[in-house]
Parts: sequence; structure tokens; C-alpha cells
Amino acid sequence: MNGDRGGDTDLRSFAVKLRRMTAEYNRIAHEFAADHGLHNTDVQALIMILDAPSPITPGRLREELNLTSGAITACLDRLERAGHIRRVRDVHDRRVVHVHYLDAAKDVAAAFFRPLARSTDHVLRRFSPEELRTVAAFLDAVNDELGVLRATPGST
Amino acid sequence: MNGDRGGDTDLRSFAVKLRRMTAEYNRIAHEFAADHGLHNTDVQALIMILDAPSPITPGRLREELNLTSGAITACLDRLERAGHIRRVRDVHDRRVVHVHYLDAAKDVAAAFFRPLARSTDHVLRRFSPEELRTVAAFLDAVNDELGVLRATPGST
DNA sequence: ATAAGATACTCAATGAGTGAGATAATGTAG
DNA sequence: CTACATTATCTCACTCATTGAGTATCTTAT
Repeated sequence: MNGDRGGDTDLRSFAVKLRRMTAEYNRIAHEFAADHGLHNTDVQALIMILDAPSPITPGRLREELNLTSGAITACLDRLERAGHIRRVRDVHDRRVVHVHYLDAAKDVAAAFFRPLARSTDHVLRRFSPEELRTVAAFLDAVNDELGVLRATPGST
Repeated sequence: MNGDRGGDTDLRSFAVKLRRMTAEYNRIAHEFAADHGLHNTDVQALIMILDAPSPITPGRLREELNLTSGAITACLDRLERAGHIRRVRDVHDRRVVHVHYLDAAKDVAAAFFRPLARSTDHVLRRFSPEELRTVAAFLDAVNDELGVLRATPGST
């Protein structure tokens, strides 16, 4: 309405776009979870487990997913019962558990990500390498900022 | 590994960036919900209610959040009880309900979005108007594709 | 040894979500 | 105007994920 010079590039419109994106993503994840007899949390956990560079621990999962220890144990129980993961005790520190994913988890993740990857691919094709570098820089910047945000105490 | 000419702009890295973004966003939302005595679903619903151009109906919320009618009713009950929204029967079609938000909802939303908006703003400042147009186009494209994805039957 | 701290698990209680069905308003025939 | 189908929301009994306090096991420091 005012201050909109040329494009759809003001703060509000970006916020809406980003919000809409996460909403769509969540909906898809939720739908997928239901289709595969999993729960939201299980899918989230599975993604964290698969994305982690080295086998993750229940404690770290607890932090990442922002759940209580009981919920994590239950979640891992479900995933283990369904054959997606396996718990392995650390050799050196026998208090800690490492979560290893099995083939079933990879299959599920592949099924989840294939359509998403296809969509992403369609989008990427439409942009030049230079434009994509710009977008990549933007996404990195957003991720950095959001990362800072969660570290901040909060404003209440 | 192959075909990576120049930047961090291949399919996989974009998928990871987008995933990480939604994960961060969800974590923040979850944290915020807990701090304010709300639930994930309530926050999601509140955002949908506030983002809707005209008062939304429980039915559309059901579609957007991918929940059952019972869950939506319960969610709206909670939000109404907490003084965030009010249900208003449509005059012409008295079956439908319109969800109006009250000041309390706006306050909560403002508290939620202020830090996010600040973060977004920090990011936006670092890019030129032309770059931002590119990014906006990219986000729109992603949103369109994701929208298509949810309309598709699914692959199971 | 002993104490203190960390990591994961157990379990009773809570309550969000499900899904079939009720309720009520609207549209459409005959 | 009466019957039937449709749409939109709500009700309610049930399921099961999550909470949160407490327990068990292991590590580290004194």
C-alpha cells in the first residue's frame, strides 16, 4: 500500500512467505506421517537422526525437538519397535546411548523426501546459478538469525 | 560432488537449508507455545486465523492444519476460553462459523512475531532490492510447488 | 570410598487428537 | 410443502503421546 516500490519485497511479505512455507512443509510432514502410521514427532525425530553427522543421543534429540526425556524414550521405543532405529550403548561412557538408523528408516525418509526433492528441483531449474547463489546466501542468513534467536533468552 | 560448479547451490544443499529453516522455525514456535501456556496446534491455528484475509471458518482450519473436526473444535474451545478468539455465526448460512480474533490474540501474535520480524529484517538489510526480488520469486515458486504437492494424491 | 553430576529409563496422570455419529441449517426435487 | 441429500459444526468415548517426578546406572572429582 505504501512504501511498496516495484516488487513484493517488503518485510511483511517476506514474513508471510516464510511462514507459509513452513506451514506447507508441516502439513506435508503431518500428512506423510499419518499415511505411514507414524506421528509428527517420529518423523521429526527420524529427520534429525538421519541428518545428524554422527549417531545422535537421546539427550541431544531432547534438546532439538524440545521434548521431555519421557517423550523421547517413548518416541525411540516406537521407532525401534517399528524397525527404523537401533539403540547402541557407548563403549566408553556406558550411560549414553547412540541412535543408529536402519535401512527401514532410510526407506521411509526417501519416500518422504522424494516428492519434496522433485518439487525443489523444479524450482531450482527456473533460476540461474547466480540467482541460486543469492538465494542460498539468503537462506543461510535466515538460518543463522533463527539459530541466534533460539539461543536468546526470550522477551516474554 | 559432481556437477557442483561454483557454489553451494545443488539440490541436496538446498533441501538441507530449507529443512533446517523449517526445523528452526518449528522449534521456536514450540518453545513460544510452551512459554505462553499454548500448544503447537493452538499457535498454528492462531497464525492461520490472523493471516487469513477474511475471518476463517473451522472447516478451512481443518483443511489447513490437517486435523479432524473434533480436534479443531477442541482447539477453538481452548482459544476461545483463553480469550484469543470469538465464534460468530454467519448471518446468511447459519451453519457456518466465522472465527474472529480478539486483541489478546493480536498481542500474543505480536509477541511471537516481533523477534522473528527483527531477525528477518536483519537479513533483508543485507541484500539489494534486486536480490530480494530474486529471493521473493524463489520463495513464491517453492510455495507454489509445495501447494501442488499437497494436492497430489501421494505415492505411498 | 563417597559424593556429586550426568544420562537414560519407568510409570501414573493428563489431555490432545481421532472418528463415528448427532445436530442443525441449506439446497433440491417431486 | 414434504422428503432426501448435502454441508458445517459440534459431541463424546476412546486411544495414546506427552509430562514430570522418581529410579537406575555410570562417570568424575575429592
